[in-house]
Amino acid sequence: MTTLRRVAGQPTWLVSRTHARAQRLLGEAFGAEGFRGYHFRVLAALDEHGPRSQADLGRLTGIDRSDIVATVNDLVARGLATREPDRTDRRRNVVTTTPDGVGRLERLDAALHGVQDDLLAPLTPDERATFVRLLEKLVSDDVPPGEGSGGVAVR
Amino acid sequence: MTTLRRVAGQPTWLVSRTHARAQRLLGEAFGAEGFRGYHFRVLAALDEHGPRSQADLGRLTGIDRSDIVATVNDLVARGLATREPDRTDRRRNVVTTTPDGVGRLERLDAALHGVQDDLLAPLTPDERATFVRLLEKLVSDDVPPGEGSGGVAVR
DNA sequence: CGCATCTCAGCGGGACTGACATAT
DNA sequence: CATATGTCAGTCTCGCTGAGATGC
Repeated sequence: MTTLRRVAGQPTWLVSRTHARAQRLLGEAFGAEGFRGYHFRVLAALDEHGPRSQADLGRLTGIDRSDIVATVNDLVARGLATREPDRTDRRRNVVTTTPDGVGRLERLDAALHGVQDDLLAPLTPDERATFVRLLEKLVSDDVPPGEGSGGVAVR
Repeated sequence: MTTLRRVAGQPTWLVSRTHARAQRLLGEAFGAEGFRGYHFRVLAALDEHGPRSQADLGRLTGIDRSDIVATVNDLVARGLATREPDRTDRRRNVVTTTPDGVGRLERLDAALHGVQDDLLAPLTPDERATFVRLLEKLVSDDVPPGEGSGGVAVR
């Protein structure tokens, strides 16, 4: 689509465009039900790791603490999660999924799989696997802004 | 960094994180001089294709027409480009780079190359080439929202 | 004390929409 | 007439900053 040699071969640009495409597809799949990536990520984290504090959810999902607040607000408002004070550490809120939340996650999960297929449609199965592997290599190296090289390791 | 199996293997998620990382690096490299990706893309398009209408620039860069307006405003305000009415088609503005614009592009280009190296640092040279190839395959399939499957082909 | 957690307000980049005036 | 262009105003997701209140 683009013939900008100065730009076309640049990973930053290509990643941006791919990201935009993924977002468009996700928007179509999730947006219809009024959900965003943040909702999915938090629900997925709760599903995998069980009830967690908001700070933990931030670390697990890569979402900033301040954005977790709004996301959990949404989930609670829709009856997909509950937020309760932690008795053992009164700074914390423990977030838990409701059965509705689990059900919704499964539906979003299915929608997401459709999006993946659309996104990776131009690639062969082998290429898809390679693509994911390379991305994982890039991302695993990613250190969240605040945490220097201390290695907080997400527990 | 993340152990969300439901999320970690998902290309959409991985692309998002990679994009965020690229944006952070780009922000450090460009932001210091007060530039954004849009500025670079438009300057690069002008450098490669010569003076163009704003609509052409939008097609060449993948930037929406309405955002081209603001971007060109910035470039003109900084003396990096000029905007003149097209005599042969009075709907159009012809955007041209100034010598300053060319110089600035070269500096941004150098900064960008540094960013690429940082971004792809975890990959071997072979992997980098593969990564770029796969991304290009994904992106070349990308059809801008408005244009259906008509194949407008950017001329 | 230092540190972690939660919350709120706000910012910025990038992509996009809808509408409008104008010109082809 | 339909279409293309430029412009303006506004929305949305995502990532992030800064500050404050509370609790460890």
